[in-house]
Amino acid sequence: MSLRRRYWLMKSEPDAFSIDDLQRVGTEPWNGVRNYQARNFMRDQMQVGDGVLFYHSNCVVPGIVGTATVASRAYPDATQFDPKSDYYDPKATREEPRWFLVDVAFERKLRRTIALDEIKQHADALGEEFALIRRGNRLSVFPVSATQWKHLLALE
DNA sequence: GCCAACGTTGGC
DNA sequence: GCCAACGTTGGC
Repeated sequence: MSLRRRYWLMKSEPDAFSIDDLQRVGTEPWNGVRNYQARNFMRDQMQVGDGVLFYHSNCVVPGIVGTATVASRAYPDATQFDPKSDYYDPKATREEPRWFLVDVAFERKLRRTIALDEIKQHADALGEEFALIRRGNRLSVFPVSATQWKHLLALE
């Protein structure tokens, strides 16, 4: 049984769900992801205990604001079945769910935000292919290497 | 609020 | 299976 920890970055708009919200609730089902690539990472690759960089997007200072851990294996995102939800998907059925999520558990808030601005200045060390700083990237869930993880948190 | 980038949808 | 139209993301 391999328990080697993997690392991820997960984006959230703080107006919708912030690191403070996660701290308050402790654990949260990461619902609303409606992108196949992001879904596949959660469904096929995430393991309990994996590390998560919590990123605030679409806000005044976008950047990494905390860390979390993956707290469950993937299971169907209940909001896809709920006609009243913004995330309702009429093509999904309980027999054949289309969207999956994992639970995410609060670990800690960073002492300060590691801003996107600053992260960009470390493109050389992080690798130009790092999804966060690749131009036009919109993925909200993607893998981070152990080296990138260390490098990013060392900026704190 | 603008708009570039890009994923998805659906007509053909 | 192409691709134009459309919707969304997210930095600025």
